[in-house]
Amino acid sequence: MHNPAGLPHILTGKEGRSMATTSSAVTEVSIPAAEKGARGGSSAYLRLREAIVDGRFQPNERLVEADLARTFGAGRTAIRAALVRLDQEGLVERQPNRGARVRLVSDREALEIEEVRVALEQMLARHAAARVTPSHVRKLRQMLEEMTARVEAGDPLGYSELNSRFHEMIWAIADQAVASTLVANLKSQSIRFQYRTILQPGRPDRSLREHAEIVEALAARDPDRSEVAMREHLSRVVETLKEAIARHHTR
Amino acid sequence: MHNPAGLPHILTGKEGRSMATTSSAVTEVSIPAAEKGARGGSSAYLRLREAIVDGRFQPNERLVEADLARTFGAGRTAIRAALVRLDQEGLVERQPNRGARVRLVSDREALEIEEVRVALEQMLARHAAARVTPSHVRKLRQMLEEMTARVEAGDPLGYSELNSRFHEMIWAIADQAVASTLVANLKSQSIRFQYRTILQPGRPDRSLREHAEIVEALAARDPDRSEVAMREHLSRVVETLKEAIARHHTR
DNA sequence: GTGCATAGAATTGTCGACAATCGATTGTCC
DNA sequence: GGACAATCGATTGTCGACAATTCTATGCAC
Repeated sequence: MHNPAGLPHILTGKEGRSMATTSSAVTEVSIPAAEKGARGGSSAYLRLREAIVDGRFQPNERLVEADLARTFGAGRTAIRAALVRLDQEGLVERQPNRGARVRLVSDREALEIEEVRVALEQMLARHAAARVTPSHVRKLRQMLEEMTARVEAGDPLGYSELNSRFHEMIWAIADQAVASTLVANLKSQSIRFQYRTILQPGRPDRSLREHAEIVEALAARDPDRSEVAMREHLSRVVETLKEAIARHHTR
Repeated sequence: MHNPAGLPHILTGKEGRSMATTSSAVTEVSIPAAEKGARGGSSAYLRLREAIVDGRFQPNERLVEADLARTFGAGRTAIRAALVRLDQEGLVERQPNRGARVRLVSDREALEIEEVRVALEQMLARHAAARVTPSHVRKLRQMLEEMTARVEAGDPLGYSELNSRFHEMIWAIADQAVASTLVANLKSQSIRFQYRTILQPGRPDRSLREHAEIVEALAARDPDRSEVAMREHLSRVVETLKEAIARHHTR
């Protein structure tokens, strides 16, 4: 998971809130490869977070503090703080005196999250249209080509990854830290549902066309058109997700 | 999970993620002077949060753990956990080894927050239009009358409070927990800027008309119209805030 | 007076120990 | 056998103590 051409990578949690100035924040998320010996400050939080988001812990799996401390080579204090943070972030559920679990987001909540994402990315697209530069457009077109290549190569996972990058690029252009942080956090919560939309037959082709329209709209620096393009794209994602969930539920 | 005919109250996600009341008419200022016996559970977090949101701690004010522990009659452990939570929530800024401060949201960030709020409330209005009942409409109209009364009585603070209730009511109707939680959190972050928009001359009258149009649109169960009405209302709030900030900056 | 190093105070970070609580298992009575 | 109470092990919550770090102020040379 590297960063191809200095692409902005939106951070999660508090670091992303660093309201710097105008420039697109290119905050590095490099996971500190600290090992057992190194007291990695908040790295217990980062590593635990990554483990959850990557699915190395199952939803609803109990997170016993002592075990985690041993696993990550950290003290129970650090683990405890990490769990509090993750609870506030929505990735973990803590019940008093009963420990913490990986939070299971329900189908309903996944849909709600996606709807919020629509609203936020709509807004971000609008702002991006007002700030986009020719250099940005070039980069976006380039990404579009790569995505096409992935689809043609029958590589849905690679496509999905580029898809994320594409949207993150737009967030960066919009230069709205608050919205970007929120949408990034939401995404990490619902990451478990992502594959369901990508793997629908015919979806990648359609998705590509929608992305192309978004780029066109941005290139024209047209806020309304960009907003509409983004809304239509993501609304279709929501619809696809709805269908996938319905199918999954009545199988 | 939603609140049938009653007043929309605090939207509670989970007891872990619950948010304190935004600003009740009468805020509990009394800090019960430390009865050691009565451990208030997670109330250290709630009370500290309320203290910050209510402005009993100034922005950028240092939050020394030992002091807070004495003030709230809690142990340092509880305070520490509360600070971690509030940091993740965006109300507090913690720097390693350097303690915690009340986070100061810049003018720029306040605007960004408000823009996100526009996007989210737009979406919430749309969903509310699809779920609103006659009972809801009655309640909304009633609130509108009360708000009119407050404006005519020249009571901007009371109007502001009802204003919040009005929007919360719509959130409740929309029945979108994720969006509601987010917008509520954002609001508590930017609460310090709220008065700036309310106190603009002529603003209350205009605001009232905009609210009326929102109610009409909802009563008609028209999603598009409701969304537009909400967007126009909040966009104007953003504009007002922009002007207020500009004026404040060049005074 | 200014710059710089240093000592001391204040504060945060971390650990270990213990109390409090919960869940499950066992034991008892009918 | 099943409902219910007592018990035990596992886990979380909290406290106090101490180490680590930062901040403040003092002393000193120039």
